[in-house]
Amino acid sequence: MPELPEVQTVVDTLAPLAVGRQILRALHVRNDMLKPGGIDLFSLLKDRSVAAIQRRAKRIVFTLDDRARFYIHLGMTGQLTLDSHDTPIKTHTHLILQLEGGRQIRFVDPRRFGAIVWMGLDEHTHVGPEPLALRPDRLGRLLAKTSRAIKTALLDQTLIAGIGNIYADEALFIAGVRPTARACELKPDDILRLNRAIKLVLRRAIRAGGSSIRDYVDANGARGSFQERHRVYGREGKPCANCKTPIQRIVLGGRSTHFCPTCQAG
DNA sequence: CATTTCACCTGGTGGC
DNA sequence: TGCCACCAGGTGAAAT
Repeated sequence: MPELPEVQTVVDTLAPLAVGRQILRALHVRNDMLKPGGIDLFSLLKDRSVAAIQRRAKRIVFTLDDRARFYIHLGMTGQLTLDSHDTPIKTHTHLILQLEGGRQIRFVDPRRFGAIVWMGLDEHTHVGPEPLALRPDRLGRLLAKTSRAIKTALLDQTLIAGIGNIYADEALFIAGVRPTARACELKPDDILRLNRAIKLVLRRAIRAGGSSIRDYVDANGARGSFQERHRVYGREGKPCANCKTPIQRIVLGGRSTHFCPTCQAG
């Protein structure tokens, strides 16, 4: 579910109310959601406070006052919310951080594709550059390295961080690039338009609070609205906003892929 | 190596 | 109503 705009929105809504607070205790820890396995999160968090909450790629990174870090990945169905201690606990709640002041950070994830990853003082495992700070020459060099379909390349987090299935399709539509085009065969002008389209769609989605297809909510439980402005994602058979041609759906790399056969000629 | 496929999970939806 | 097949924002391991 959550791609860069959704993760950014969670961070933006969580940080103001959680940063600077002490973690009184960790409750409800589901151990098979922890990586590496077997770590004692309770001890690691004991007497610590939250120094920072930031986004890197699709990760929500908590920095503690001892500089150690951990991150939460929301997978497909994860929610990270700030709730009052007396709010009923949902099923599939895998972590509760009791903060001073009576509020709790809660991690809910029915499908359990997400994770709680302890980093300690280590650096992030390798992920590509942030797309909002990416210049076209760098994007061009990254894409020149692979013969995969451009859509598949955009989903590769080691190439570019944070883009998922929705925003890959939406960016390719805005850029007028067919998802099946080989990444290494894009022309300089395609790269330029794609780079602009990626930034444009991500910024617009962040401003809209992300896309809520089904599960996604921000830290206050509020849904985003960008799903109302999707041009191709989830719109199979509906008329293209530009040319009325029915939006086509294919499967690429095992993922649903939506595009306009007319506007995205190549 | 690079690339592709598939398994990991739960739950909602739509067809019969 | 019930059952079942299919689908879903992600990712990493296994297969090719």
